[in-house]
Amino acid sequence: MGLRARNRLAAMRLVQDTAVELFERDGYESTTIEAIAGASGVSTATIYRHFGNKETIVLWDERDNIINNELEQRLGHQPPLEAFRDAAIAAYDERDDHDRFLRRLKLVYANPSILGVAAQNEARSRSELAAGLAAADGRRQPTIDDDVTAAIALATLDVAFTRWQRTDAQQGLGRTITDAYSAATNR
Amino acid sequence: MGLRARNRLAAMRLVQDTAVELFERDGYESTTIEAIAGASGVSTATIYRHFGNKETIVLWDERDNIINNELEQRLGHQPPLEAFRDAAIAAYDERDDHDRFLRRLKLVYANPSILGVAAQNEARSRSELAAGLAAADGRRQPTIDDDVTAAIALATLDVAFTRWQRTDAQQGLGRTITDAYSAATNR
DNA sequence: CATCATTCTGACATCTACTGTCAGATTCGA
DNA sequence: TCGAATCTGACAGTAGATGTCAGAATGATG
Repeated sequence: MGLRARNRLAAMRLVQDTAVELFERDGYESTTIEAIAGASGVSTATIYRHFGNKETIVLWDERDNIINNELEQRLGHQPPLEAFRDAAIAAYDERDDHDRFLRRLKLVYANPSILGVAAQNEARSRSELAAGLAAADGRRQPTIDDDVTAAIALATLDVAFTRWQRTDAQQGLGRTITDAYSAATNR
Repeated sequence: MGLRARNRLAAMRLVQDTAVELFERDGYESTTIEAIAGASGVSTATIYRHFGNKETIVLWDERDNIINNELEQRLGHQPPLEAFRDAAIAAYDERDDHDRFLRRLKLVYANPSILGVAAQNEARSRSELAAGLAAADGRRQPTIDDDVTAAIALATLDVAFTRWQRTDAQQGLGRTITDAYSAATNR
């Protein structure tokens, strides 16, 4: 990774941290991009170039690609829901910044517009996951079964995040995820 | 229902119809509220008073409360997923304007910002449904099981809508919903 | 039928998220 | 070390969304 890419990453981390601070203090809607730019010493144009929109400042996560990697290794060998559960635990429970992750999650679920963008991302993930499930079984197009499985896998993870965030992480994230998928499987 | 309420409803129908027409012809992002206001003979301020935001012009549905009524009658007597499936069929399959519903659904799934607002609504519905499931079993707070069940019920309906809309309603909506819930139950 | 309080509507002003452009600076490969 | 590619900041412009205010339509009351 060259100097340019590292500078970019450092700037994005800085902008995200200051933005989260401001959002928590003054509210999401009341905090303008200009305020974030001023507080972090980066121009508004650059913020838009890095994140694309205001919501993604909160949603952006350097570890986002990890769950896909974890999933690929498991998809052939485990039932889909178990594979997804274990991939999620590997990707989210084993991170070293649970505090920051929790603060960002709280912002997501407290602000409809952020939740909306998160849902757009989830819709993309869902069709990709359905395509992956189909491919793992040698099908070209996802069946309605693939679509439903993918939808359940993601909706269950969302329930885990919602509850973990609402209870201020009293229970471990891995445990919460496990419980949610148990509930999804036992029916 | 007084004259005032009927005028309001008629105006909302007119705005929605002209908006859908313009969105299909010129694209959602390219069509301004001002253009909709001009084409329907209603001021932009009034459009915002009626719908709140641009996305809701597409999402607004006079029948939206019906599924809740249908659900209430079933929740005690059937397993949750079956109750929700039958309520959804009653609310959506037995409507008389499938063409208009299809055109609106296509707009929803083709435009991320509309999908985002739809997801915000779905998040609200999900916590209400979870609360309803808990109440039906005499619990104050939804358990993680209630949350997961509610999430699966709504995610499955979303899969049905997605597929029905993508295949241009080749299969009946009721049939598509039934298939989706079969896939959700058989696992 | 007339009157009056309530509600609705349109016009206007304003704020801010977001996009596009352009010149200058920084980085990277040859 | 030089030139090409990329990144950054400043600026201008568009459009969605909110709030205000005066006037008009509505519907209940006497």
